[in-house]
Amino acid sequence: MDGSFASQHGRLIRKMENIAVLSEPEKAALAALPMRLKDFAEHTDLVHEGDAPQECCLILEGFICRYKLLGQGQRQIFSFHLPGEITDLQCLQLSVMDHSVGSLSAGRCAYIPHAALRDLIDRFPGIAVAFWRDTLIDAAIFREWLAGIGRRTAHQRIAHLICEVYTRLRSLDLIPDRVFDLPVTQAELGDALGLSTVHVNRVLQDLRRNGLITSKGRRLLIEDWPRLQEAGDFDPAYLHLRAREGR
Amino acid sequence: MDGSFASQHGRLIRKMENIAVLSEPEKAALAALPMRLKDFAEHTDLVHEGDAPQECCLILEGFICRYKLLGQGQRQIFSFHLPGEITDLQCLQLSVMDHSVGSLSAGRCAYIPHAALRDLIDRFPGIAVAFWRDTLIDAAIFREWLAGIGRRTAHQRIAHLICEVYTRLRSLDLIPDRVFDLPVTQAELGDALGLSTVHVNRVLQDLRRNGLITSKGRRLLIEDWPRLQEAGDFDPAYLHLRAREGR
DNA sequence: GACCCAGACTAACCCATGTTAGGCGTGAAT
DNA sequence: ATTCACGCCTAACATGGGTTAGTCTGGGTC
Repeated sequence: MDGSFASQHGRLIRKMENIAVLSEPEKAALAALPMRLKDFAEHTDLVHEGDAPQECCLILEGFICRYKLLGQGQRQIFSFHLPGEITDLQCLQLSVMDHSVGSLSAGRCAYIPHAALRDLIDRFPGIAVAFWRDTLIDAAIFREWLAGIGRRTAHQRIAHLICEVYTRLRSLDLIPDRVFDLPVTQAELGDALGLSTVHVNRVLQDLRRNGLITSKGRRLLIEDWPRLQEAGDFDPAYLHLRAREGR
Repeated sequence: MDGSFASQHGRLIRKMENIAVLSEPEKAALAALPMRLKDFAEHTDLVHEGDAPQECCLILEGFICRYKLLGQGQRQIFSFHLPGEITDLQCLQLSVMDHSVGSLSAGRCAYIPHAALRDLIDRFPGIAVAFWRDTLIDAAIFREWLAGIGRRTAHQRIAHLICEVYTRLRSLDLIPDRVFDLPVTQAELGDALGLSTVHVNRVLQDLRRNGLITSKGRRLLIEDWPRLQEAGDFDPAYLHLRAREGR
């Protein structure tokens, strides 16, 4: 991994390069963004439903989710977010948050003032397009989850989610081959997949029993990637990753 | 209803005014967009998964959905679209469609060349922002559906969907108070809500029995809007409609 | 080293929803 | 008129996954 990508701006640039081709001035402008760093503990809200934040939240370390609490106290998790991603770009254009952003693990984020981002997209239309693209990919992921929760079995959903997180982590150069940490409890997996904790547990054990994955604690090892993809009906097209040379 | 809004460009402008405040030059530019009109029959695909279209599709009349077919032949419908809406703005930035767009009823649409739209958003940043906003609202609706399919009961889901479509039709001035046509079979409702046709039928009958709605054919009459909202756990905040004066 | 707690895991039971299979009514096509 | 197709509706039965109510384990803390 290139050392420069370990910096806070580097992570962002690495992520943006998955989405669009960046010119040198564009990279320089991204690298010059003002950032207010903040560490967060696990299970903390970074943005609340109903807020109208004046900053966007870039993740540097840790595992984040977007979620909403429903009328009867149930929770639905909409997406997981990884280092390098901005969780709430949307509030540049939709001022009031219709959902919350919370941490699953401890970590660190950088708050970037809306004013700085607006200035950036005014000066660099290419970056505006990349941001728009990023929110469109978010939407594509929502659609895929919708298809999963609506029409896939619990086994397919869980296998699919593992495939997705693994693929995205790989695309950000954050993990080595086949092994990664999924700092998420089984209850949280259930909230993401529309399942009960008990059933998540049952299914995970099935996947292990069938030799698709192994796990110790939160460390997950993919034993059989082709069969896991097949079990999850996983096709990464919806992630719209730019094909990268030399992989 | 203002007569000019019945024209193809009028419908689009009416929709855009739900999303953003438009200046007169912006309205004029929208009104000057080139459009290729096309009538479509019911249950026809307007855009196919895997295509890389060179035009966007504006609906003028009829009821449209976005959907995807999954591995085992099941279908998931992601959203319904109403006259005035552009179904595939996203393909301006994500060239390959990761899902299909199909008609539920017969109707008419207008194809607008990407080149014309790109030129428009280059010249009018306000329109670019409005388009971005529109796709963000799409995403908000996906999230709400995700919450519904993941965590709400069949009764809540169906009531919620009726509330949503009704609210959106009203916001576009397309229907009078309390009555509207929902040109969707029960099987299609099931595909949208992650339910079987049989169960959709059961639940609809419950809603009628409990006096929340009545229906003759596809015409739906809302008998008790407050109770229907409550039954569907419906809060329209996620639609991000601009509050409009004089309603 | 005793205590606590969160989270993984288990077991028994149950229900919301799915599946299968068919009937009925209406409108379009022949 | 007859047929066909499609969509609404019903009934009987099956099951995936939910609910409840735990036990067990390992890591942190006093």
